[in-house]
Amino acid sequence: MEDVTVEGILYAFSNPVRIRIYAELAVAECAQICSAYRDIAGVKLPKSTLSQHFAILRETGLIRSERKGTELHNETRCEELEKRFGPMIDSIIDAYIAQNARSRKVIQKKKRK
Amino acid sequence: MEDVTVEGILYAFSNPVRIRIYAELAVAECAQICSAYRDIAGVKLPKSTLSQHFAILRETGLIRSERKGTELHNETRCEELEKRFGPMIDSIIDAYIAQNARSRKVIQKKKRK
DNA sequence: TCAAAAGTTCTGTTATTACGAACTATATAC
DNA sequence: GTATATAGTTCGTAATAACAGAACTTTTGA
Repeated sequence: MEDVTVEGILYAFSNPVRIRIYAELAVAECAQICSAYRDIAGVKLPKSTLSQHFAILRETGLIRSERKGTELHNETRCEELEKRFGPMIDSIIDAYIAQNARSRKVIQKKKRK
Repeated sequence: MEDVTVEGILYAFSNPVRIRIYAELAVAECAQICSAYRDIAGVKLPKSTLSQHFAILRETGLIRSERKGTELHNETRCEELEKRFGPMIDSIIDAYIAQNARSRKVIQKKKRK
């Protein structure tokens, strides 16, 4: 938690899949990759891709993962994060949820001009 | 401002140079690229690189740029942004400033094993 | 011990980033 | 007008990182 940085967190959240995963974890408190493909906001993603997204969230310090049998259970580190970064993460997720309430659109890759 | 997204903003801020520029703009309300090289938190950057960072901040919707003679004057779009995203951006910049108050270290490229 | 399910690592391809060089735009001097 | 200087953008390319299929590892349960 010492070398968790603001920039690192923002980078992790800058990916549509990762912020969605975190937002789901923030509500569900537990989720796993499951099976070969999993649906994240209307997009089926291969487990290798999801594995890497979870790894980035983990390395960034946003989530904690624990092995339960063959599965991996994930949860946010929200208490520590709030202690360290104040209301930042909550306000990000709030804005993200509000945004998706306005426009019900599917995750898509970023495209710049 | 319609197609400004949470992910887009977080992506823009995930770069150490860009979040620093925005944080400076949030205080100074005006800054320009200036001369060939400019010092951003202890790193000299070529103007081409800075130009692109400013362009990303602009395209993301975080800043507004106006030509004043040969110079470009930049300022944050904080009022509109706060209306749209609530306390998100302020809490990010607050956390960023607090982080840099704790550890006085120079901007460095992200390295992930 | 074999098979199945859950994840991770490896690998080639594709897309992004960084920065020097070349280019554009504005202002001031001659 | 032409020249020159300053501010900033675009282009080209080499280094970096992301994506996803294939192969591998780990745990469980028959």
